[in-house]
Amino acid sequence: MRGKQPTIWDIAIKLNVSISTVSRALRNAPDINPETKKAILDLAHQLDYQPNTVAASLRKNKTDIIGVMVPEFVHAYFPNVILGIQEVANAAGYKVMVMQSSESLDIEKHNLQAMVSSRVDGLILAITRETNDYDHIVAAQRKGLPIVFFNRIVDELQGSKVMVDDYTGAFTAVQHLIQTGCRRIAHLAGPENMTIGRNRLNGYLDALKAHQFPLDETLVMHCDFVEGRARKYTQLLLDRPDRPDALFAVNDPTAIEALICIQENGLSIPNDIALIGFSNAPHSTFVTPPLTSVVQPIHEIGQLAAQLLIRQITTPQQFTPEIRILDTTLVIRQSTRPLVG
Amino acid sequence: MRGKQPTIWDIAIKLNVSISTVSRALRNAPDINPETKKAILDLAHQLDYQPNTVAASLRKNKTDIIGVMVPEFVHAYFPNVILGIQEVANAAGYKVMVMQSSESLDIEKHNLQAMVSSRVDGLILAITRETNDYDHIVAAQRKGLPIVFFNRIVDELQGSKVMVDDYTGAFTAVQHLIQTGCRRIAHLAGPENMTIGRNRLNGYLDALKAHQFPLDETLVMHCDFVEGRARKYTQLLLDRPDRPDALFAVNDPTAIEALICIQENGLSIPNDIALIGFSNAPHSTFVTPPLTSVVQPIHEIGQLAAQLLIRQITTPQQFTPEIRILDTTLVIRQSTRPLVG
DNA sequence: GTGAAAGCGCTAACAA
DNA sequence: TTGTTAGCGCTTTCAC
Repeated sequence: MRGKQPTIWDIAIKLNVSISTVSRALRNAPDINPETKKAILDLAHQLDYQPNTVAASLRKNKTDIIGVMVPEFVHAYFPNVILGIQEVANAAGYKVMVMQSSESLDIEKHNLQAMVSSRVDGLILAITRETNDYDHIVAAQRKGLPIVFFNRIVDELQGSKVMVDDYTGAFTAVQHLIQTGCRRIAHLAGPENMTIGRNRLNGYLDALKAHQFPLDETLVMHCDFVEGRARKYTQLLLDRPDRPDALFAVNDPTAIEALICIQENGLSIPNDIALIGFSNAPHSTFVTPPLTSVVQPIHEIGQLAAQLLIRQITTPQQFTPEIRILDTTLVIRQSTRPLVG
Repeated sequence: MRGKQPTIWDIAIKLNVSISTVSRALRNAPDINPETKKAILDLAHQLDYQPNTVAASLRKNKTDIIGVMVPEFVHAYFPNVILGIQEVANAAGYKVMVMQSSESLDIEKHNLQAMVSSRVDGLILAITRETNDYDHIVAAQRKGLPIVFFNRIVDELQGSKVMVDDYTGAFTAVQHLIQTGCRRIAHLAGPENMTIGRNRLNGYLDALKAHQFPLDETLVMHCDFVEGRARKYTQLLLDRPDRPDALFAVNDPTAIEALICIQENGLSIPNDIALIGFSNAPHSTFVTPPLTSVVQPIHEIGQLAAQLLIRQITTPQQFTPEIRILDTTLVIRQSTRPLVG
């Protein structure tokens, strides 16, 4: 920002006090004469003085900025998490710096460096679907950067993690499909190196097993969050002679691709094919038919992640990584068949 | 971030050179011995040295951060604009700091102060629907903060602005409704203090006039981007004995609220009521029926705003405010009736 | 209750 | 080609 802005020095000169006095007044430190303080605050206001946080950050070795990096924020999930983060962060006096990696490992690395260089006090991170090498993240952590992970979680990384009970959510969803009469249930799956993908897959598999369904591995399609893949794979499934009668999708964007594909094939949801998503992006309510989905407390994920991070920032000595697992609920809408009986 | 990180001083000591030499090497300044440079870069890499941009910012009086403040980013429009901003900004070596005002003037003021205090080099801003007092913005501009406005634009503010041709977009949309046989066309309007609301309203009015339709002011409902209001007002319209046979909505979220309301009333789109939105949020494609909408080049809006801002930051002396108006296109889907003939 | 002074890590004259 | 030095604006001891 060009143009000189007033500094504590300007205020000090005009009031014939020292800069330390001005600083004290501005930070409302205890030891200061109320009158001096008032005069300083008045002048500061009159000059429209805004403290230079860059200078303060340098001096204090603390920026009061929380970094957030997500793979994308075009779908509703991540923006909503960020909303929760901002609430808690702002209330605690932190600013939030948001970056997106666009599902690219290179951009993720680059952004992470930028975050470190900017000396953010901590980072809330959901890695990209490409990230299978974690050196850059471990390096940042070794430098003392506190990181809280969410959504895209891998076992290899240490640190606090906020997740939802993917396994149970998936299990319940698939069980619901079974209970509503579906007999060939396919899974549009996520990446298997992430717990989110693995746990949802396991929930799917175990629900089938629990109901003595035969395991058909060709019904598991790894869409891996890649845009367009769900549509292609759904088509493959529909073209099979032994077409499935239900799809359980790893998340709502995946489910919606499947939905479009199914309808383009002239098939009816849920009669020909039932469909369940995972995530509760708000628009799952107004696709037609409205999507049955495993709902997660998105907002709360953000709040909790911010709380864990701030705790780690402020009291690093007593920090131990925390894994928090939030509950999901199955919200039944019209993309699945009615329960009989 | 806790824990000491290596500084140029550490490198200088180890290599027995001065800190300015190290600084030169790191910034690859011209006047430096290639061997010295190599040694420095090697050591820097080995130590995983990350420059402290806080210190550099303080010294250079430039943060290389572009601030972005939007009213919300839960709907797809703003995230997509931000995507365009980030592309251009990152390519030019800027980081992007995103904040949202949550449609609250107080938060907007607070965030703006935070941006100023953080000494962002410039700001890309869409104000809240509540913002009808611009002192805080003018004050920031007077301090020398370059601001580019988009989407939520008011005449009272000076500065570069990126907008779309709202008037023509609206005119074309309403004309299309007329040409497809609609006779009573209502408008779910935006705030009238914003050009976006006013121009779309004017396009609507002039299209009616151009086709010799009588003006019925009670068909203009000011939804003003307030969540839930479109739904309520649509219901009011539907309850009228002289129910409209078409709705032109100021944007897609508004249109989608109307769509839900219409369907809840058991009416069919487009036969009973035709519907046009404005914006092309991606989900307008997969509501049922897919929404006819005035499409704007969202991505380009962000890119252009970033370009204008960066130009203003880098060459302030030759800056004059630029108003850029981008074209829209009417994308016809199934929420309007087919053209006859 | 107030002031003097050091220094956070870096850049950029200026000098050598 | 390299080093010395001042200083960006602030916080924070330490002394008075």
